[in-house]
Amino acid sequence: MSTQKSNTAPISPRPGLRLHNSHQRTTVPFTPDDASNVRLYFCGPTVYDRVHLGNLRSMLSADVLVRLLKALYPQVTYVRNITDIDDKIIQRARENDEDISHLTERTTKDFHDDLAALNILPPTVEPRATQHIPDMLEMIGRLITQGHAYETEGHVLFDVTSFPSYGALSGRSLEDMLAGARVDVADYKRNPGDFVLWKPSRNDEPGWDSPYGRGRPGWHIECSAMAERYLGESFDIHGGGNDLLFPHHENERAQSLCCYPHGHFARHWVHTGMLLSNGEKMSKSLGNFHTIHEVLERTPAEALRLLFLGSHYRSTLDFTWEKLDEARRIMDRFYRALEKTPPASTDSLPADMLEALCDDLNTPLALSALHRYADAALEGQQSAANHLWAGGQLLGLFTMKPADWFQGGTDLDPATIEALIEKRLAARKARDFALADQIRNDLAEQGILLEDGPAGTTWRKG
RNA sequence: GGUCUGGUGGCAGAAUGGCUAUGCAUCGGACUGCAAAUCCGCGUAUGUGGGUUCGAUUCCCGCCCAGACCUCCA
Repeated sequence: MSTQKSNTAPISPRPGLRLHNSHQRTTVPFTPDDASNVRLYFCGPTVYDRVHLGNLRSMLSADVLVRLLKALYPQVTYVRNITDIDDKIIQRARENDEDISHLTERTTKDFHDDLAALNILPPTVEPRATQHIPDMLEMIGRLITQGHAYETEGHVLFDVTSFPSYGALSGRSLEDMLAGARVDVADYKRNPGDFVLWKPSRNDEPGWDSPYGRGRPGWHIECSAMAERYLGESFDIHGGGNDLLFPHHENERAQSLCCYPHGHFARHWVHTGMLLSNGEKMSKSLGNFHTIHEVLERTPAEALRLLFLGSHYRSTLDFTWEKLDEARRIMDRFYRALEKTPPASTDSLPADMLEALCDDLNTPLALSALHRYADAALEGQQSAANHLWAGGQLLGLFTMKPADWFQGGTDLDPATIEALIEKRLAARKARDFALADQIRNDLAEQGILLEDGPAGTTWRKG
């Protein structure tokens, strides 16, 4: 049995979580407003198309963070929105000749399926923008009343000069932005940096009645409104891909702090690094993206998960199929270790892994510990197998039984394979190695690998 | 052009003011009829030029290179 009896109790001493705060640009100790309920918000997808691997990476980074927080704190409230009103959605629906709600429902379902395949935990609340239009209008009204927003030509715009610390989050000054302005400045804006809170809708565009006419919200206001609705004026962590830092998060922060001056909005900002494909940012607009669906057709989901865990969440990661294959081989080894020494206790969370994750989610370092446990588990050490299992669970790995990992979902019927193994065994006994090897090669061509061990011949998917 | 991040062995990827993880691949060996799997063994790699220091990959400055943001983007 495990030697870690103490791990069945709350971990003590509990390591302190240190987390990089992109607002301060340093890694700092994380202290929640309310240690009995950690509250965080992550920006979810705009549902007009399948999410790609880059989108997935930030969702996965959030998942690791949430899993860790759940291990450290009694309660975690995790809000991740769905943006289901947006000009890209309108445009795509038009291109597809598809009803907007059909497009968003369909894409949202795909999104959920993809995340579930990756064993990404669902958020506590998953609000949709279209269900919070009144909340947004209320915020917009307050911003106008308080002099932070103005109405012009059917638009409501946020006045960035009304918020002295505008730019502080993303580390840029208004002057710099004005100096290097590459934005086409609409002539109804007072300042080039002013951004839309509400915009008018034509008759053929979706819209809601408002004091400013029939229209729809700008992009940023939804997150401010939904974060306030579910997490309050102040909460602990706000995150997303680092391409959201500006303008999206900067604008959210401006809106929220101006609307609720007594709150602090998000204390801690977490931004994930970009995923590259062929050395360039994977993005829908560049067209160099791979969908999750596409990847899962050729690799088990856990290999993809491991690939992402193998690099730090803040670093850029260049996706290649070779890395995916490598990740799959590593998973093979982990599952082989679990098969050799089945875990007997599931609560032996290894302290070194917890420590690594508490150091700004150092998943590569945590994985190196996992390798050590796998080595020892292959030697038959029970406590190592327990640690391997528990540590993998913390990272969202090992959702399968080893037998299913190695033998699940084959084209060939297992009984057929067993019969061929018997036939080959007979050939070997007769020292007819040519026939034995031919059987083995034929199976290999069908993706079935044979392994002769002391206890007999076993098979697995190749 | 402005802002920022980063450049570690063949590849991926941690860490650190002095002893440089881990994995994959390669190579050699054990095991095997041969393989596969497993095990053992093998690699001084920190872009570049200065500076600080007894000592720098780690701190500071310049340069080169790469990527991100400045426009929708996770």
